[in-house]
Amino acid sequence: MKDELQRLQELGLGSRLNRLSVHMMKDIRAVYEHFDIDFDPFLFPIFKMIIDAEKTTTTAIQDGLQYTQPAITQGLKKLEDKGLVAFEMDKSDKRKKIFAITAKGKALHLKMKPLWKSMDNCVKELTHFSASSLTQHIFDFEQRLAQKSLKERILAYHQKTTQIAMQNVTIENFKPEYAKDFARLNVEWLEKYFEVEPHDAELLERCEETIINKNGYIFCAKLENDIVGTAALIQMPNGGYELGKMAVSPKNQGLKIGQQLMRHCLDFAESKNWKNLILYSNRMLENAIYIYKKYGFKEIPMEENPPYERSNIKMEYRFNAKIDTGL
Amino acid sequence: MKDELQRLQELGLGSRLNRLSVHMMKDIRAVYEHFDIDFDPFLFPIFKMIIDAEKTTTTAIQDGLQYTQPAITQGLKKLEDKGLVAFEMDKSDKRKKIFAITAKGKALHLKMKPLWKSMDNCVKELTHFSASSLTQHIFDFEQRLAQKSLKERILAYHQKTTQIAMQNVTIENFKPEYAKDFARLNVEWLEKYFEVEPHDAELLERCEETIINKNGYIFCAKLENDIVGTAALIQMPNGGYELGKMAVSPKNQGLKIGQQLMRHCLDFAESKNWKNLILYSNRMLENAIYIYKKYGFKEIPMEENPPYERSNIKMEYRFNAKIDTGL
DNA sequence: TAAATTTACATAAGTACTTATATAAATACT
DNA sequence: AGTATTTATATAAGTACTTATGTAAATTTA
Repeated sequence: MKDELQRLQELGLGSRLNRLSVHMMKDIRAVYEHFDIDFDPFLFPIFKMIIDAEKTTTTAIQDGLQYTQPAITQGLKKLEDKGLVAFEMDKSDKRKKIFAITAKGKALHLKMKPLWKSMDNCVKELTHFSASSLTQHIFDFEQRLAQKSLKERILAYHQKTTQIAMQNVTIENFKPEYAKDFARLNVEWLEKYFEVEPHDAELLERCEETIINKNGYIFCAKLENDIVGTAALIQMPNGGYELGKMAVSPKNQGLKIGQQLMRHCLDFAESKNWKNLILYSNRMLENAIYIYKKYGFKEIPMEENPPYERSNIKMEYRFNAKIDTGL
Repeated sequence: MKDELQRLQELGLGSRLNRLSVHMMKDIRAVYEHFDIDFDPFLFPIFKMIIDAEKTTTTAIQDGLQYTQPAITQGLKKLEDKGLVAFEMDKSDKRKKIFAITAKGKALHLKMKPLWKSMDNCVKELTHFSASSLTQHIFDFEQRLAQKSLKERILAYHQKTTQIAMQNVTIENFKPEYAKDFARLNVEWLEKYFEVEPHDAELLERCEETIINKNGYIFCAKLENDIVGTAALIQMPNGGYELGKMAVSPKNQGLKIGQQLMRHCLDFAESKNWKNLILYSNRMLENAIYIYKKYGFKEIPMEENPPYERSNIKMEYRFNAKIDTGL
């Protein structure tokens, strides 16, 4: 059946723009769902504006987006309910609400950022061609989307780009010049979830002394000359090894760097014929624990005095009872 | 304040298309209101499809427009409530509703058709330029609409085109070769509002005999070699004159042809030093009566036996008490 | 030929906006 | 300084769609 809105040409343009908009939004929502990201694409413009402005008000967003004020107020309410943004009243003008992103919002932003980049580039690829009229442009765009859905295109594009980045990640053995990066990434990670004391950085920078020289190993994930992830195998008093100091730069999330480091450590430990590996973590870090379990770590009872205050879960990987899901 | 949706480029495209769509719809609604046309632009695609298909079903419209079935069902209900379309159940498939345009719908269509033409051409003028990406096209379109609103542009465009057409309308005195057109237009008009008998056409074609030869006058509005309107001044038994046989081709509505004929007849009567003009009409024809009043006709009591069965109002224009609104 | 599926349309409820209106604080006016 | 206006935000209700679901007729399948 031929498309009547296309046949109506310029007269149906209003309806057609709306239809295309709804179509795109639906596919973008499906992309978020595919990546288990709980984010409403309709809230994107408001969310992005708050991120970019750092601090802003309802009216400023309204001015920027050219929607009505109730639309912005309602959108902000939804973002607030989701815990992604928060506000405080302006000190000098008590009518104004100053909105800013929350920690949860920042985390979600970091997760979505590479996906947004892919979406933007994918849609650019789809819409950057020359045409002699707006309807012609829309027609061609619609045709392309009919051939292969926007969702499929974005997923394919994103997978391709992240795979290229993933392939450029290499795991390197420790070198003295990596000490600063090792400290930086671990402090960054600690700061995100726990209280960190100023001397922690200094202590981590002396890792050669505290880890390597005590029969330990440090591995670093390198992406285009940048150190973007770390992991360490640290000898415990009983002679066994603990997997720890796992940290990945938030800017390079989504590239499975943590999993590459994990795989490398397991392979290394196996090559040494160690019979097991221990790790300490915190139940709050659900995602991390999910990954540990996926790689075959099993929870075991915690000792009376754990080596880290912040840890409340102990896990073990047994090489004789190895479970490799292949993931 | 700069437009943030524009700054977001391809990522904000979904939201932006929607915003543009809403903007256009609002202006188009305002254009209809300006012309006192009671029509919802959201219903345009459905209405147009029924007109073009003549007879069609919910599902066929849904297929053509690519909206959901409830959207079409709801739209059809609105058109039905407005009396613009009607349906009957399919004889062979009792689930199907066959929709078609009503007389009221046809009349509205005739009224809107030239406006649609103007809208289409105006939007074409606005959107037919070359651009290297969809966002670029939308950006330029938005810029143009910001400079001068779509409503203003459509109104200006429509006025310009109708004025050009109006200026090409000339009022001519009767010639024998106009007799057929005179009959055609009057029969067409009669058919639209009243029951017409087959011999009426023949009687009207003999207008030279029935009107001209009895001291009457016939004027014809000519547009590009087509006769598109008629009016006659017919001598009554008492020697006075009646203004009648006013008919304008439905295809050329909106060009104020009727008003040009009216003006011509009034000027002609005045030049003859007649003291008044009479006309008979029907209260049902509200628009016509509004025009008569605007030109200065006043209702007077109806005689016992009016010359036309269908007339239920008699009006008089008095030249000594002339009221000319200049319209 | 009866049962299962599909088709055509109806209806209810949700959503992402809109318009209209309200309220309190800030600012402008006299 | 007191009053009127403007600004910043909130809230209610409407709209043009959506999704989800229901019903009856037609068609396919067993």
